[in-house]
Amino acid sequence: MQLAKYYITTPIYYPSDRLHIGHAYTTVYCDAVARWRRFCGEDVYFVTGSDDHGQKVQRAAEAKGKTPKEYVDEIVPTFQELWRRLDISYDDFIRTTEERHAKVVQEIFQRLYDKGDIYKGTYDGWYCTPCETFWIESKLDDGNCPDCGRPVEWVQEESYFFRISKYAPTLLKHIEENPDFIQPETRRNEMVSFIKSGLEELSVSRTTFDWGIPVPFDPKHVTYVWIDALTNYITAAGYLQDDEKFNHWWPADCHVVGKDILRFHTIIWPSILLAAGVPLPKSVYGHGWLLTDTGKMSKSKGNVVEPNRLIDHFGSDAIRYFLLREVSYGQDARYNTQALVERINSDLANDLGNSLHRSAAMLAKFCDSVIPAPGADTDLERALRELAEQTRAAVDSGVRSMRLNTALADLWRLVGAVNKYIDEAEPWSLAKKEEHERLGTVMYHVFEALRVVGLLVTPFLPRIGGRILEQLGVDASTQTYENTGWGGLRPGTRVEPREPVFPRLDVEAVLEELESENAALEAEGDQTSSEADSRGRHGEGEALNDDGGDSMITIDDFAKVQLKLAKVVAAEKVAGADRLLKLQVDLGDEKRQIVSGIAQHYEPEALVGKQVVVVVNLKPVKLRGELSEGMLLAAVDGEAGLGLVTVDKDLPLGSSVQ
RNA sequence: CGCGGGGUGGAGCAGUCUGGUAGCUCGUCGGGCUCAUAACCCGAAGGUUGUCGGUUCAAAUCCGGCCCCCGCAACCA
Repeated sequence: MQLAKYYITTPIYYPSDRLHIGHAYTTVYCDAVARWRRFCGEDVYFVTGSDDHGQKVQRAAEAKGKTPKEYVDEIVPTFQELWRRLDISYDDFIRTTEERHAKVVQEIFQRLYDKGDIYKGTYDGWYCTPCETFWIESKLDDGNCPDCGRPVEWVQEESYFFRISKYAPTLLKHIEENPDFIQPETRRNEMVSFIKSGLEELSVSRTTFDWGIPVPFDPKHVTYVWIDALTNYITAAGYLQDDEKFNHWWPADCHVVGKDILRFHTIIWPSILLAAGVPLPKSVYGHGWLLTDTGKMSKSKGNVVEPNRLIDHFGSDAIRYFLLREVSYGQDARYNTQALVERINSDLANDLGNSLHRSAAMLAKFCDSVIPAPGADTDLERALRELAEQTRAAVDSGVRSMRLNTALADLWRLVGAVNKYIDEAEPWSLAKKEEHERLGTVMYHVFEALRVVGLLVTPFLPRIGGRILEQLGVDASTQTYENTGWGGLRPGTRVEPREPVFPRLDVEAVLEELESENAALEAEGDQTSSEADSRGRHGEGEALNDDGGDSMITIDDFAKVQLKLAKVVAAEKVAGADRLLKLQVDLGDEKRQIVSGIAQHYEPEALVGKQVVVVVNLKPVKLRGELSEGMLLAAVDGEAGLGLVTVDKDLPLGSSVQ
């Protein structure tokens, strides 16, 4: 029998920046779809990768005194490490620096040139040299770069252009005839109107940098991102390398992308393929974004959410669940840590984890941990069974229509139904009354429903799902969609009680811990980087810490931090926080409140009267509801503890520290 | 008039295409249960669906005006 094949891709990510929770969302999303399709017995090819070339990478490498190749060879493994931690089951990881890819890029470029679809011209525009960015006129801020405020200059550069406008009519027709080509529908409309407004010919080469794939017939040019990066999708499928492989996988079934790069994937990419005579992908899905409480994540806002820290705290399944559950089809979603913790507490700990935990406890007490044989059904059993059947279909349909959040919502209805069934059937009463047959029926149904839940949840949450199935004795060979039909559980199976599959978290404690960490990271960022605001936050030092070469600051940078001598006049613990102390400090001419994460190192009374060094021009923040207008300096060591910075002589309060 | 998305009980969202007295999750309050991770189950309170007007027997839903928020504008998922 011919298996259905399914080729799904993430974008290839750019190594000049750290990956944030949004990249993690795209990748987790694809992973869940890929795992689900495999679960259904389909032949799946799931590809992600990295976009290694380009000026920003070249520039970043130079700043560190490395070659671009050395630089990307250090960064890309951090991508792979993140995906490993998130249990991303990709089949191939493609890098644009690989030999197999250069061949494809050059072939496509040559072919388009030979057809006359690529021609030499001049590229010009307003350019900000420090930022290395072209800006369109309307975006300029009074003639200056909107990012850095410095003046831009008009530059011209020889460039090859792709006649993209030639393919607009064909592309429009394709979009019209294939309603699923661009999803969701609102995005399709947006793309259609963009095409109709007229496409400018596309610059596809650069001479201002050389970190890229040379244009085959004009080596002073390198190919620019479009042909270089987008073609990864056919390279990974075996184009020009293995015809059999390529014919099997291509066209791709779905390119999953963020809405910001949907245009490149639905207009530029298909046009290149049309010109090259390669079939178009079947669909492109543009998902929404994760926004923080302060809006879109961006380096300049300093609100980038770093996935590694979240995994450290909550584990990969929790992050996967939150991402997949919170983001609606095609819509943006909001990220904040409190919502994350509440969501995983409620759904993973209270509903899912607890249903198994309580059931296993009852089975041990009432049935010696052995699944009994079911007796006669009642309406309760029939309703549970019917819901289970509906749920497997609903989850499948949700995944196939790219609505993973509703798929999970549907699945959790079944989890809720198990808890409700237990309450209504009251196995503890049946045990007390020694109604063994009825008890057997109830316990069987509970565990059969949990088996179905465990199977269905595994593609989304491989770790938790795996532990559930292991506890239920469901071996790997039966972990298929087919086996989610009712009745697969064999009476006689032993199910022992175990640790809950997901612990309930203390919301307050977790948030407090994260806040303290943030404060520490901010302090560290302020001290070690002249551009702390523009840098992504990073969690663990290890491989992610690349603040090597460019971390020297000038005296002017240092002068931005205003330090003054102060005396602690009062100190008390912050209610509900283990680590925070609320201090009143005297700066000579003013008094301030400072909240500091030192409660585990100092008793409040021991601090009163102490002279301390305070950062006075730090932006005030609220920590656990208390305003903090500054920060104390302290020496910190993870093991040895923490010591406040003080002075060895009595000087007037408010003296500048420099 | 650049393009697009959004404004629905305290919070986050669904419902709008195919009009028919508003639904889900969390939170709050009350009750139940005792197998369980202070969990689970039941019930209740709470909304004139941004605003003004129109169509209609009937509008969150269709039409028009206005206000507010957000994103995009050629390499930020």
